[in-house]
Amino acid sequence: MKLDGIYEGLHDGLRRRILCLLRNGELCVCHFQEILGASQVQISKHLAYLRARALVEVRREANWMIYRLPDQLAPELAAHLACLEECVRGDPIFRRDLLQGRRLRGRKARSGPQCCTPPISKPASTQLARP
Amino acid sequence: MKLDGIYEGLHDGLRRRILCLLRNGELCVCHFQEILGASQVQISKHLAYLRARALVEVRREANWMIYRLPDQLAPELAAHLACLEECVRGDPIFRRDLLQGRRLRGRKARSGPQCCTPPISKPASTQLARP
DNA sequence: TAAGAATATATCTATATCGGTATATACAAT
DNA sequence: ATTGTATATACCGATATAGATATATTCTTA
Repeated sequence: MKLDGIYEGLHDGLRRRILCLLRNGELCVCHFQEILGASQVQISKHLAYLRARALVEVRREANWMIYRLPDQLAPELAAHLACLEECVRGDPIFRRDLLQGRRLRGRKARSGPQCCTPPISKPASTQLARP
Repeated sequence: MKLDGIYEGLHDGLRRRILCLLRNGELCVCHFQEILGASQVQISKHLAYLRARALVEVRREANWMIYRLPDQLAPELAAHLACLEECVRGDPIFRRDLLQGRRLRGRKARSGPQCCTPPISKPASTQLARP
């Protein structure tokens, strides 16, 4: 594995949070949106960036794209992810990310094939009626 | 210490070679030029980049600027440098760098206050006489 | 087949980075 | 004071990156 790709991947804070989250298990794009509070495009592009460097892998599950760390985790990548996690262990942001990740994974496991809960953005009440 | 700065520093191959070299002891700019085979400006700018992020420190010795890792090495930086070295242990480029670094440090120790040997670029023979 | 949901990509803009050339700075030696 | 040596900085152009908006793709469901 190329070191360049690893450091390029780790060069951005959002991507570091994504990779740390993935260390605890796979997640889909909407999960990342919810946990990281970032836009769909932003998440999708960072994931594409990581994919292009073989730092993550994907599979499709119905409408959802489920991301995970590579099945054959290169030792260099494993080492750097471990190092990163070691360094952010005390960081409240990363701690919160992990908690939320655990929560969402649990929720998905319970709700069956449904991946994401009804969109958090909308109040789930009414369509906004416009003249 | 900011993780951003660390990953910015490690984002470039030359800078990685510089940092690995410094793990074995201090070096001056001309040494880096000789070992890495890069231009003065290139080296100087990469070192400025590392300095701006507190990844290296400098002291002046006559005409020479001697670079070293920070006296108080932040644990995050130490961890990442160890991780990097672990990953490049087998890389012939890095191996050669370390050997050359050791050689140049020895040469300096022997030659006293003189830092660098007479410029390798010039044949040390004649000035080129031009009409 | 049409509509909707989840995700990806295209395009644009602003900014950072990298390397090069030219020039400035700081010190040493004469 | 002048010259030389080692290093740093200014400026320029090419390329990469990050975010935003708009649009395309892919699958599901009615």
